[in-house]
Amino acid sequence: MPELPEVETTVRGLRNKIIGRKIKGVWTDWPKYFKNSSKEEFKDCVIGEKIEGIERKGKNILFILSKEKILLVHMKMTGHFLVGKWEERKGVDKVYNKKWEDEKWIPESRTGKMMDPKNRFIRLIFYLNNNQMLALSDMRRFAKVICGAKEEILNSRDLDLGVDPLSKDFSFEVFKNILSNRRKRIKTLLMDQKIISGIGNIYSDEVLWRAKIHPLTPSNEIKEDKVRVLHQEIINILRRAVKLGGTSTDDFRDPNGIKGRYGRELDVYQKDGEKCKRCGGEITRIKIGGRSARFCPKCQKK
DNA sequence: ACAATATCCTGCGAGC
DNA sequence: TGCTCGCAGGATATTG
Repeated sequence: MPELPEVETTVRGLRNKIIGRKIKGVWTDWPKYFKNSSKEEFKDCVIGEKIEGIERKGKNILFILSKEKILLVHMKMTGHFLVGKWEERKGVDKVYNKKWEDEKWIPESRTGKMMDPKNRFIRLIFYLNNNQMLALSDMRRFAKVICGAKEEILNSRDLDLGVDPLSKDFSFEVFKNILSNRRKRIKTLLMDQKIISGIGNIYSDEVLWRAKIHPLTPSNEIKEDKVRVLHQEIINILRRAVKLGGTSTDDFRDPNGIKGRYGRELDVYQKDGEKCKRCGGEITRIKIGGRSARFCPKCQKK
């Protein structure tokens, strides 16, 4: 489930590999990715353009293209990018070895021959010059892929996002104001991209556990000392997770196909039934707005 | 202003 | 063995 650390890991990995490359072709078996355009319109937008930069905005990836265009990708839940040269990556290579113009050709990786089964679900491929390819593996087909003029994309609702928790703007004062001006449940607030951008289910559970805050607490009822701890833990945990290449409890892989290593440092996420490392209480799962929240009822009181 | 629910999808594991 | 069912959750739309 790509959240800020996973998206940041992806962006950093991609920067090293495909900046300066030119998009020569596109293959997909799921044109629904291109929300507001047809496959042909999408191809017209990206083919021939050079990738001049790669940036992260919240959980979105922005490929800055030549001719003042931007390719925006949101990996949603199961998406991850893989980059390879055909010599290095079986399965994907075969596609390149075949004729990539052939839309009907099915990547061999989808037959499960690749080493890592989680890299199996390749639905979209960008063919670059230099014999490289950028592939999107996305089991559940939730990803969003949009190409458009720079101004149009930057001003679109997709990028109407709150403060980035790893930016300088995320000061204690700013955070305190965000919490005190609403009475939304803290767990929901942390995951609201229009308020703070980048935190999802995994890291919201983790930061609340560290700060000993019950996930259902209205944000304006949290005492200042806990707000301070929460603010610091958001920064600490996200930085640490970025450093370790994110969390791969399931699908996520970096552009080399490598798993993130933050999973071994998780304290509550997916630990239902286990003992709390801090107080020995039982980690419990509740539903908040249809989403699972894990916490320790003994040391995370309202 | 806030909360809940359905929707989009598919693999996986549990239970029968 | 093979079926059904619930679960996973990022974001948005809709309804309360």
